[in-house]
Amino acid sequence: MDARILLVEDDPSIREVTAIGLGAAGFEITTAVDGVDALERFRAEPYDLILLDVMLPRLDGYEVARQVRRTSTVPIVMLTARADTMDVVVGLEAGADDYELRLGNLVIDVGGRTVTRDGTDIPLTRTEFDLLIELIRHAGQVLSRDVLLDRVWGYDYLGDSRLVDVAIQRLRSKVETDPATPELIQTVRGSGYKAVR
Amino acid sequence: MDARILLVEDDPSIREVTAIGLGAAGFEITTAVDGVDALERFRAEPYDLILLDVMLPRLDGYEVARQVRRTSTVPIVMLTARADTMDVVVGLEAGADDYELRLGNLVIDVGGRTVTRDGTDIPLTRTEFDLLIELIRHAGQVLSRDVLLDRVWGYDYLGDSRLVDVAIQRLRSKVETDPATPELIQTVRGSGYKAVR
DNA sequence: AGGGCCCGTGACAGAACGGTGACCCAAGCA
DNA sequence: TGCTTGGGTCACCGTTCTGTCACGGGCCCT
Repeated sequence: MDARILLVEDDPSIREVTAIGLGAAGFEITTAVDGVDALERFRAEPYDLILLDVMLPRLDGYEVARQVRRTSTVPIVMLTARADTMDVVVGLEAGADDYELRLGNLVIDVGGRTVTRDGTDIPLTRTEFDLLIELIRHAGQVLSRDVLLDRVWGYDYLGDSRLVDVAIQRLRSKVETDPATPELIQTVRGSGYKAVR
Repeated sequence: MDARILLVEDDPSIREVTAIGLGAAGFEITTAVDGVDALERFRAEPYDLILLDVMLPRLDGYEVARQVRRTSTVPIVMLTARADTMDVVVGLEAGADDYELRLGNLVIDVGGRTVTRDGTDIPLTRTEFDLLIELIRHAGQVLSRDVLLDRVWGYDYLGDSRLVDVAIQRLRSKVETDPATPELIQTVRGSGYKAVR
């Protein structure tokens, strides 16, 4: 289980010493010399940990971290050189809910509970949002009304399962470009609903 | 030559992700969930490095660092919030807590526990300040009333979660330019509150 | 082609939710 | 001791949400 580490450090001597040290300790090290280089390497293949200098040419460490966070929750450790030691390090949050889903031209920020299309916000109520998330999490799969009632409204919910239809309709009216011909959330007659994959 | 690391973080998702990442990177990780827990573990056995969240229940990161410093020169590293909200973060050498957060036109000096707008001081009470920090640490993310009660009031707090609403209102009345139309701290109906990103 | 079932949709009323002012107790302080 | 401040609780109210119903159109099967 070799951990793959991306080391981003512009100072050649620090970079080499650290790389050699970590390499000898059994890690698989890739090095990048500046922020742009780091992003390119990160996009090219996955890493288990990023060691990131704050002061970097072209793109500083904070900006690199910000861009990495758009698509990944990989642990990032920020390194800041100090006069005497290297003991200043800043860990960055890798919040579990800090990610975005996609459905067609919609972007869903799960943690922030927002939905946007082309950058403009589409306000949804809590039920609508939860329903949308449930559909997207199982995109391509048909979810029956009973299953949706279970998962969105709670397992103990007793009521008219037509409620789901109404909720779907309300969701579509906000989310579909043309609610009359839904493209994102499809009805599967006799079975339920599904989000397109 | 495994480095022993004490990771102190109350947020379970951050704690686990970081622990797994660093564990995979070959470090020996011990975790603590709050300040008191951290001091107990530190007194029990030695560590080579302490990763310390600033905002902690029971005893905040600064106080933990201060107490550790009485008996040890172990490197202490402060963990902060998200990459995308972080302005300046400074590691703690010997109690030099001087970093600032930002929210709209507010500047928050975490160490000094002051909030200023355009250079003028906005006095906040302790609860208001802690609440503000917690929201800013997760800017853009919706925090439920329960989570806020956990993190701001302490996880053992049992009480009316409407308390959060009142605290938010009091905070807004001091911090928002127009409290009637909040721009910095938004209500997400049915879910909770969030600070704008 | 006809009938039955399924689903979309508009309307409505009750429920849920959150903002807010008020009250009061406890802690801190002079 | 008496005053001040912070903060937890409560009640009220306007707004928003949402569960239900009824109607009608369309799809499928025979």
